[in-house]
Amino acid sequence: MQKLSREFYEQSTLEVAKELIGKVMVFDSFEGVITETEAYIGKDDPACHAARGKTKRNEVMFARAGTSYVYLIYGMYHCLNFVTEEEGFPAAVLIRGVYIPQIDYKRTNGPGKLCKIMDITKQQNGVDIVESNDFYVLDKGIKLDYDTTTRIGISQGKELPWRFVVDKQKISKIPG
DNA sequence: ACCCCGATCGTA
DNA sequence: ACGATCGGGGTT
Repeated sequence: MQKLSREFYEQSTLEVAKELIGKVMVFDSFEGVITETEAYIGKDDPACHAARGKTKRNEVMFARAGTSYVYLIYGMYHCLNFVTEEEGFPAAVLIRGVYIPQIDYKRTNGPGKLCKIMDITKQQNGVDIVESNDFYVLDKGIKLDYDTTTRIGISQGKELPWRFVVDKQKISKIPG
């Protein structure tokens, strides 16, 4: 059982997004197995928040890999990302689902839902999850098969197969 | 100052 | 299929 290193997050965003599937996200007293991710990669990705440059909201996307990026969407929900690749290159992986054994999966199978359950808010924006002792990701050796699809809820960049999701059927068989 | 839109979710 | 709800980003 090992906390993911800086080098893990510095890999290509697609690699990080795929490898995060089955990793265990820890925040406060919660531990959730990551079941769904999406990659948002640089200024050439029209769906990336940083596609039109740095703003106050997205500035943490330009920070070093292993930094959390939390933003408010639709005025109601928070979404959690982990920044990837080299510092100054705006890219991140959106966490879209986690499996928490004690909690009905229906309550953690969406990016807004999992933040609500785990009480992740903009307070957690810009946290270094490599250095933090209460917000980090562990490798517990869980291997899960996943499907690759296009991303959800975006209006541009719809064709890119940058979403990775564990089959619904297999969720209940996750150890833990 | 104003306007438009959004990496969502629950209900219908 | 649709509305809730409000911060942020672009424009005047």
